[in-house]
Amino acid sequence: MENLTTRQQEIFDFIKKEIEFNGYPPTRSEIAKVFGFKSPNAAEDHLKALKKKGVLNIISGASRGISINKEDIGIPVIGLVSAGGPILAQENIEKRIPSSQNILSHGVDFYLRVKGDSMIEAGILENDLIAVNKKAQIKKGSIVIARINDEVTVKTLKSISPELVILQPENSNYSDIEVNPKVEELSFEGTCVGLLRDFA
Amino acid sequence: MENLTTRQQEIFDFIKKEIEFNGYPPTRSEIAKVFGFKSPNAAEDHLKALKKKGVLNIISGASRGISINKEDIGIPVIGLVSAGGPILAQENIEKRIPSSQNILSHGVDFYLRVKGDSMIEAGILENDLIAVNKKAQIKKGSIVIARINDEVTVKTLKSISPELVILQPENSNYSDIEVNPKVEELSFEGTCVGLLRDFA
DNA sequence: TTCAATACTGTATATAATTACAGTTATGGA
DNA sequence: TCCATAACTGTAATTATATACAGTATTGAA
Repeated sequence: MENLTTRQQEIFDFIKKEIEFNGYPPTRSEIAKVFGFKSPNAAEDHLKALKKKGVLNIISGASRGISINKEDIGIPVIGLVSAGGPILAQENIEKRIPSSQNILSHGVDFYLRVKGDSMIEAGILENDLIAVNKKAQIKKGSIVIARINDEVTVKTLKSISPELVILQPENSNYSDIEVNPKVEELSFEGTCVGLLRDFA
Repeated sequence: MENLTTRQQEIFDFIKKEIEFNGYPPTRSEIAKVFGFKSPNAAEDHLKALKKKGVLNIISGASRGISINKEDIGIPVIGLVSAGGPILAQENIEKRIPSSQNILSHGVDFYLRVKGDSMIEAGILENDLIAVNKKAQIKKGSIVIARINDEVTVKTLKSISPELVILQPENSNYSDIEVNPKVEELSFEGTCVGLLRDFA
C-alpha cells in the first residue's frame, strides 16, 4: 500500500466511519457535502485515487459500491517483535483482526502473540493473543507489556518506583524481574485488556 | 422482537450475509434477483415487514439504506443456562458480540460464560467466554460443552464409548466425571474452538 | 521546464434504486 | 364469512447516484 496523502486519509477515515456508523458506505455527494466540495466529482477523484492505492474497492455502477479492503480494517496482530523499531512497525504485523470494537470493554490498539509459559498461572498460554491498550494507565497489579533493553515481555506489574520496577511472571518456576529504569532501558508498550485464544 | 417467518428469516439472513461479504447492503432488485422475485416490490414488502418487526432499519430515499439493528447482529453470549430449554433460548442470551467471524479460525455459534475453576489448568478461568462451535466433531482430547441431566458443563473429553463417557476437569482438585449415556441424559452442545477474556 | 499527481469546480447524463399504486393467491384466525 | 397478514406480480414515476468530460491551480520530481 502506497502512502495516502493527508486529504486522502481523511476521506478514507470518513468512509470507514460511515460504514461503521450507518452500516453502509457513503455516496459521492455525501462525501462532497461533508468535506465542503462543490462537486461530487471531487469525491469521485478521491475514490479513484484511493482505489489506485489499493485501500478500497469500487464496484462500478453500484450505488454506494465502496468496500474497504480487509487488510486495512482491523487491529494488527504482533508476532515476533524485531529489535530497534516501534512495536507497530509494518514488519511486526502478522495479520489483522477485523474491527471487533465492541468485543472488549477497553479499546484495543493491537494484539500481541504470547511466547513462552511465564504467565500460565494467570491463564495466559503460549500463542494466546493478548489485547493491548497503549493508553490505559500502567498500574500495580495489572498485566503490562514492557520493553526492557529492546526486549518485549508480558508480566504482572508488582511494584513501580523511580529506581525499581518489579515485573512478576505468573509461573512459580520463574522469578521476578527487577529493573532499575535509570540503568536499564525500560518502557511500557501498554496494558493487557483482554485475551484471545484460537483452538486451531 | 417478534418472530420472523421462514421467508423473512431467509431474506434477513441474506441481507446480513451481503453486508458482511460486500461491505454494503443489497438493493431491492438484488434481493429480488437472488430469491427469484419478478418484481422488486416483493423485496420492498419484505423490507417493510422486517422493519416493522424491528430487526432492521430503512433510511428512506437512500439507496442501499438498510441497516441491521445492532442487537440482531453478532454472536450470542450465553450466561446462565436455564434448565429445560435449548441453550440458545432467548432468555439465556446475556448480550451479543459483533460478528467477529474471522477472528477465530472456526465458526462460532455462541459464547458461553465460564462458571467455576474446574478448567484453570487449561488456562480457562472463571468468567472467560468460551467460543463454541456446535457442529465441529466431538472427539477425544477436545474441550467439549456437555449437558448432563440438564446441567451444562465444560470439560475435556477423555474417552467416549457407548456406555461410558469420561469428562475430565483441568484442575487437580477435581476428579473425572463418568457418565453412562444409557442411564443418564447426556448431550453435547458443541466444542470449544476459542476463548475470549475481558479484563474489565 | 515539462509532466504527473493532487485537489478541486462545474455541467451533464445515463442508469441505478426507491417506492407508490393496483392487483392476485393463500392461510389462519375471529 | 370476513379480514388481516404473508408473499408475491406488474407497472411506473421520481429521485438518487455514478461517472464522464472539460477545466483551473498548485506542487514536486525528472
